Amino acid sequence: MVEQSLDHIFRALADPTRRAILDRLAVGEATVGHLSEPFPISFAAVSKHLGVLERAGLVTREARGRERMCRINPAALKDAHAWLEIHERFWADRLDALDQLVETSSGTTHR
Amino acid sequence: MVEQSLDHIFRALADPTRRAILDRLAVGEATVGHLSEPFPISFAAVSKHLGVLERAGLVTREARGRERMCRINPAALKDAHAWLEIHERFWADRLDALDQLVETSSGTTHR
DNA sequence: ACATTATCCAACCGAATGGTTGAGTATTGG
DNA sequence: CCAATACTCAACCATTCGGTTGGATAATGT
Repeated sequence: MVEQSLDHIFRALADPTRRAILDRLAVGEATVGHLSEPFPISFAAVSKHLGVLERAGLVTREARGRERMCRINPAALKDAHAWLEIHERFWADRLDALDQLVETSSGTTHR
Repeated sequence: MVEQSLDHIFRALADPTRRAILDRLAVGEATVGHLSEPFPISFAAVSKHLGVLERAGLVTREARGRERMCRINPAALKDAHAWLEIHERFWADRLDALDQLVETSSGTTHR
């Protein structure tokens, strides 16, 4: 159930253009046209990216006249964050153990 | 530079099978064969997934005899976590501000 | 009214994904 | 040595992705 939404969120975050869009939106809301300006790709391509972000729940688009105002939805990001939180915490112990191991055996052979 | 690695990490995390593999590896290291057991897909498919995880730096495979031992590499996860950390924190303020705004203007028009 | 602006939609394209199957390469056990 | 085991690799397939272009569609400005 949350699983599938994680798919969409992580996939959405996997593209540099989309992350850049999020960066830009973090500064403040913007129209699709305004958003697409800095990118060397077509307007439609950016609109598609926004579609992906919207489907992932990371961004909302609200029609305002003939423009669409885009803004970030931090709630969705929390899902991804939560996943990483849990897993990183879980792995952290393992990592600490590993760090200590590496440190301890820094003078010895890796084997 | 880190940008591209984020691509790989997030993309790797975007697949439920791969996340399941990570879950399993979190419990402890395992061979490819052992890892592929619980999945209804072919052995080779799991091997491919491991390739993706390995390329993302999330997993390491070490040849041990005719077996390949897979283990998790929490360091790579930190990159993704760091990105989310920064962005979520950044957005959180905005979200808080938004919440307050919503709360404050709950009686007034949205405009 | 009408041209302009802002955006989406649909069709298309090449490349990458996630999957399969079958052959190929080591390592192991008898 | 030989068969079985543990994988990887290569070829293939359907689907999806990121991109383009060329209209629709709808609100705006004059």
